[in-house]
Amino acid sequence: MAKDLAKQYDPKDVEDRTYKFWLDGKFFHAKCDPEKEPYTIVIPPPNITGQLHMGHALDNTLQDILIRYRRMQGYDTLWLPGTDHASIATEAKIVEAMAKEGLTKDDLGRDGFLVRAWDWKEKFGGRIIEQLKKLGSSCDWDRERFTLDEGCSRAVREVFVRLYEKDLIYRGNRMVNWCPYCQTSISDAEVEYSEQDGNFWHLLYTVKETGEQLELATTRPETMLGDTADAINAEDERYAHLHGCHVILPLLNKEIPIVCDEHADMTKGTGVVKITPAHDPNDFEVGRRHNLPMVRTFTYDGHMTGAAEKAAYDELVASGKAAADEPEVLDCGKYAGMTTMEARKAILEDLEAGGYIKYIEPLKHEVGSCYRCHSTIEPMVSKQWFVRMEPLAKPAIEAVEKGETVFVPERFTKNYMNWMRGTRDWCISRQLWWGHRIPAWYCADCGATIVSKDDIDACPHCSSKNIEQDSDTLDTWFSSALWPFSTLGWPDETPDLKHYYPTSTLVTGYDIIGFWVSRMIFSALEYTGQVPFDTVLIHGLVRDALGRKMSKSLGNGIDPLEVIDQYGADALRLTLATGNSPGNDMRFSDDKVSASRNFANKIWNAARFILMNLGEDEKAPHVPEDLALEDKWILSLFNNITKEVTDNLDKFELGIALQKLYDFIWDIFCDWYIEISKIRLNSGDEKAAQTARDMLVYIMSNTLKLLHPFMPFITEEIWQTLPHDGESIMISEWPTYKEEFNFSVEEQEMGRIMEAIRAIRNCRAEMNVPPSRKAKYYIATSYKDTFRQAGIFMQRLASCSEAEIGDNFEFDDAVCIVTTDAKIYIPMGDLVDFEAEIARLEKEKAKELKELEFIDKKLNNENFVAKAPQAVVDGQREAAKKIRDKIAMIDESLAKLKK
RNA sequence: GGGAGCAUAGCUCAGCUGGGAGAGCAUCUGCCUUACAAGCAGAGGGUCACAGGUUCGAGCCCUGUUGUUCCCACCA
Repeated sequence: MAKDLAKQYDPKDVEDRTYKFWLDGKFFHAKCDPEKEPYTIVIPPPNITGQLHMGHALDNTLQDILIRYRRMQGYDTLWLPGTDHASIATEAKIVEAMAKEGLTKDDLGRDGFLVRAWDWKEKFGGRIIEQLKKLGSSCDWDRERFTLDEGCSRAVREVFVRLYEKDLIYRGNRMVNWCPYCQTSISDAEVEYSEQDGNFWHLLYTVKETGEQLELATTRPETMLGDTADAINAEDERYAHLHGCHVILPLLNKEIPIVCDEHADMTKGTGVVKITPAHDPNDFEVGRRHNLPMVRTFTYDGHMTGAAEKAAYDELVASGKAAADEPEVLDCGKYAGMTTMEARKAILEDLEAGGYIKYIEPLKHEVGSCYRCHSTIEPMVSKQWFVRMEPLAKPAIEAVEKGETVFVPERFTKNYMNWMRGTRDWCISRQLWWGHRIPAWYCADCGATIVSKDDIDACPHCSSKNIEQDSDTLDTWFSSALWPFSTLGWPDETPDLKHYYPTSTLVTGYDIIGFWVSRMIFSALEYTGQVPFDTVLIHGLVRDALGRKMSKSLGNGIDPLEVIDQYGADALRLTLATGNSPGNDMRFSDDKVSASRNFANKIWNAARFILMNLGEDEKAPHVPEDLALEDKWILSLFNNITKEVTDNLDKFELGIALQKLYDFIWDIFCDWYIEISKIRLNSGDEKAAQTARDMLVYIMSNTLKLLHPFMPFITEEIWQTLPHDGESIMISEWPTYKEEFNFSVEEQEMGRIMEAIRAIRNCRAEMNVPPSRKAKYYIATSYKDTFRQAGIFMQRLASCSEAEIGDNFEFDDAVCIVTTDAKIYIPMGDLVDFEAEIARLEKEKAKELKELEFIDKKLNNENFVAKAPQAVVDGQREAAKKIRDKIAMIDESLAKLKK
């Protein structure tokens, strides 16, 4: 920053240069100093497929504010960055890119595919990191991690093996959410439900024993080929005579039993429900309770099973390797090979033709879809790995109940608890290639399953070399769940882990509590015996100006990088950090960023003004001797702001802290203090001018420190240009409250002066007197010293040509401006006529009377006087007295004007 | 079906443990006052969704109602 500054702040000229300066200075690097108290944040790792979006910008702005704040406070801060391999999302993108070249996964094979995947990672993994740097993120880039790197992978295997050995991981044929497009299972948390129009088909099945027509309803008729029972409620008298009977399944002409099960709800529909254990989560449970066969009729890519699938199943059974819970497979005959939707249509036609459809009832219902590709999810029985949740959830619930980890805002605790309490076993295997391959091997000879941390090449039981590793990979969240400690070196007791773990604050959006936060908490408790962080700061979504979610399909996303390009990173950060409270969604608009940019410019110009006035050899910021009234006043206000901002930051009230700084800088420092300082700067009194310069530098430079976590670039740039001690503002000392800067008397005095100046400005504006028309003011007051000072200020701030101070003045024709502590007369000839002045005073009086009436009402209320705190009552009495005095003064003036 | 959030100035939102409402933007008026017109000085604009309750006192606490958004849940 040269001393000859441009009138407008240009972030482009500053940001990249400043960021490089920080990197070169290694200011972001955590020293792991055991003498100092640590403060740690691990970044929510963005996907390597990702582009920085507004959500990231918000998330990382908040983290950077916290980290920079604590760093300045002297903590040994570590902000650990990294990226997530994002198995399903990345794999989908790579497959998509391959498709453009006419390639499929099978063309490349697993190894070939992984080569491509790592190329992808190399190419795009760094992109989002570069974008985070543009934001100003002060991460320790020397410690950057990746969920699939060696250390994280080792942690994943360690955890898998430990859980398996404790029987907290098991493998089995269970109901999972199956995405036919991604061709993989996904967890419950990855299913999104949305309401869709559908039908309720009421079907008629014939009861074998009685010949009657049993009515039941279904929303998914295509599953009927896999029905292995119908259920009724044992209590249901309508069907008491059917216990033990059978129905003939239409189309297949297959006899299936009627079972009694609590799942059949008498109050719903006809009280009869068809049971398809292989393709419906409820029916799966019913099937287990009644030992019903499971018949699979869908292929894993969303078609009806046929001869080939049936043959594969038969072969498996013949080989004796079929698991006990292996579902049967049906050759769907004429329906084989159809998609499930085609099959629905064909089956309905056939049912209709056979007279099995009683009627069709339109219905809205919730349909699950894949959160990545939005295909409709088919519930399927499938052989997968699961984590047993109940034993893990319990300590995780208790830890949060005990407050070992707290959510900010607090209400999200409930969200977390709901998720933890309701969770079912977690399906962790994915039929994907990009990810941590499951460390389980199957021996073809003895049939053993071996789970091992290290790769094996022979079966430890029978020494057979005929073994094969499970081809599946783990859910991406399995590795993310370990992120707070795997990144610090766990399972090794590294110095980093010892010093920085448990981490301090996790910053993330509420949409990810179930996916990630909860899983980190139970994982950390299980493996490290400690909660992973003591505070979870939750933020909301960034929406567009109309309140809509930003999304690719809507095309309403705003690119943070474009905003940075246009307005600067500080303006973007300010916009994201201000005007909203934790956990609430916010709207993003150009207007807001431009207001933020204006604030940056305001600071810039304040700095420009100060620099203009500085000499060649100014000393580093310090509080000079011989403080004037205004110096003590600004020092006192700055002192208060320091305390408040610090308190707010400690309570994660970032928006409030920022608002206070904004007001202080703009309304107090710029609009009052700088204006007043011009008096001394131009006075010719060199000693007074030097005091003013010292104060300007001191307040500016310390205010910049308070603002630095929010607006790192501009604060660094200006701080460096002003006289300063130290290398960088980002490692300078955070200001603290100082008792000796508490000047409450001067604050009061300035209050009197400011009230008078505002009243004069107000009056002149109301009467349309241009500022250029200066006038002599006569000030009657009992605070003569104060108003002698005020008179000097008024010459600059209130178009005063000259001020005379006295106890009393007699004017027949003067405007009289009444404040709490003074009457200011301005000879009328200079300004207005009688009528206008009388009207103005009457209006003023009416206002005061209304105010007085309200206060008196309170004071006349015995209960108020008796029960309200003494301080409140005294305050009201004081206020009433001031108003009475003021009214008396107004009356006096009115009397003179009217006589 | 369960849970949560939101409802405050024309718009977007703040408002901490209750002591009669604030900001930014927009509008209107007057100013190029030698840091800043991306600025300065003023002004207007609000039965704080509705109805009850607790309290000396409620935007804030309690109950209910309405509207709205989101999360969770197996509704066949």
